[in-house]
Amino acid sequence: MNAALRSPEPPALTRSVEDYLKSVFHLTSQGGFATTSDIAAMLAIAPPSVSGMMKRLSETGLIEHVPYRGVQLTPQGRRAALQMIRRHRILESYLTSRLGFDWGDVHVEAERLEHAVSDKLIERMADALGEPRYDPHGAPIPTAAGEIEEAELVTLAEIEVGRPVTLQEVGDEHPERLKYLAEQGLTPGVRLTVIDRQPFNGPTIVRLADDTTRVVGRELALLLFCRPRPDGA
Amino acid sequence: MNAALRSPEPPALTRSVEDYLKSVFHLTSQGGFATTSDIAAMLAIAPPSVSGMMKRLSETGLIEHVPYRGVQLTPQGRRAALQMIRRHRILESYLTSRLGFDWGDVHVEAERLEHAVSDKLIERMADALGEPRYDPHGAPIPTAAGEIEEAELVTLAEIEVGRPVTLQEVGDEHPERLKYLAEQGLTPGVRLTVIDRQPFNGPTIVRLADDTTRVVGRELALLLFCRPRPDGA
DNA sequence: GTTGAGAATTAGTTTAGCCTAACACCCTGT
DNA sequence: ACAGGGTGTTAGGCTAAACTAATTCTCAAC
Repeated sequence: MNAALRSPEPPALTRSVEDYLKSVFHLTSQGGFATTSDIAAMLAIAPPSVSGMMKRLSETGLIEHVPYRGVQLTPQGRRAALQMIRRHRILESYLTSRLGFDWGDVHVEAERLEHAVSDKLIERMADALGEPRYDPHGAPIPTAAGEIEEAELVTLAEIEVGRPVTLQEVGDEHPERLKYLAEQGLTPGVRLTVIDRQPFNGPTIVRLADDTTRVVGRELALLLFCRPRPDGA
Repeated sequence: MNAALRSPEPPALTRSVEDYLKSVFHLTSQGGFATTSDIAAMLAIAPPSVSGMMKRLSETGLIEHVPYRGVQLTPQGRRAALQMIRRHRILESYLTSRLGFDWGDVHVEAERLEHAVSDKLIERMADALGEPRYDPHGAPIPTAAGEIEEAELVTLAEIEVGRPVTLQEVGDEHPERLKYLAEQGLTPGVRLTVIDRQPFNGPTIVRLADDTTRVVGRELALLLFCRPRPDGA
């Protein structure tokens, strides 16, 4: 592996740099800047540590840092972040479908493995799974070339009453909450119809395909990303 | 709270501690002490770094350090080392048989993954493979309980003169050394015979199947893990 | 019984990545 | 237009794990 001199080989990012880049990616997915304190909260470290790292990363060209404003990924940083996200989501898919892991537990395992696997291993796993496009939580998997589908999803909390939707993605990584949602039958791919919502940020009531109903509190409803379906479906 | 005070929880070994323990295990598999400079050579670090780590590890009870003599694993250290070796060999087996990895290069991949996988994942893999007892190189896999069959691989530096062996594993991931060894024809699977060894930690001289010879310095010989073959082979 | 080569250790430095405490900046409310 | 609160950054310190240079130990040869 030492043709490193001709092709500008990525100088092997450290584990924590990889984590910072992933955080910035997630925090800027809606556009705008990622703030120091949001990154700190997401990584569970102190804000000054983030400031220091931001300085280093902007010197190495992975992020653009506007002091007192926040940061964004450069194209190079975005490429690295997407690679980590591909690794993470392929790992989650593989662990779930080939090694019987529960969808609530895979996140933690993938979080450690994503820093240790080679690209070769990830591609072998992706191949064994038939190049999956979505992970077990319904999140899109970036391609090896670094392209990711732009989801236009709406949280269940925002769907109008009466609208049929497909639950596309569950935006959470806490095992307990995921376990609960799975018990309720609220997993990616499920079709449901919003039949009521109570006022003052109250729960949303949905009907599943089997005509049973579920009451979903706002906190959870905000994590259920849906694609609306035409009425007649 | 603070049940941690009564039951001495394994305080999560660092990656490099895990590597040190593995080295000591391999270097003492024939009995006796592992020396500072052999550990340093095997891990490709400077001897003073080893001295420092030996001090720390003996304070935490993982090794027994006799200054100026060498080190041995305590029962606790041996347990940790065997756990790493189980991880390593299960990973090698799984990558080879389930993901089409080549016999010769699973080692490098496993070397990184062994520090990141959970016990749960290893047991799932072992289960999927039907609890294998030997890895793809023929080395015995310790049980989850930490028992290992006494038929360990031996480094080329320890093989007696005259003994024919099969080179099973190259215990290194430094590209320069691997490249050199490959140029010399010293890759996993090769059969060779030890025809001489020079004194004072001098080089080992081996004959290959094509009757050419190679002179292997001690530093490299410590990385070449061999299985002895009966004389008549 | 001394001595010197080679191995091991101590001493001091470096880098990455985190921390807390103190200070600087920005912006909104009055 | 400026005062304060909250967010961001700077300053300084700590630990793990590596390094080099200097020192100490061991043991075998004379």
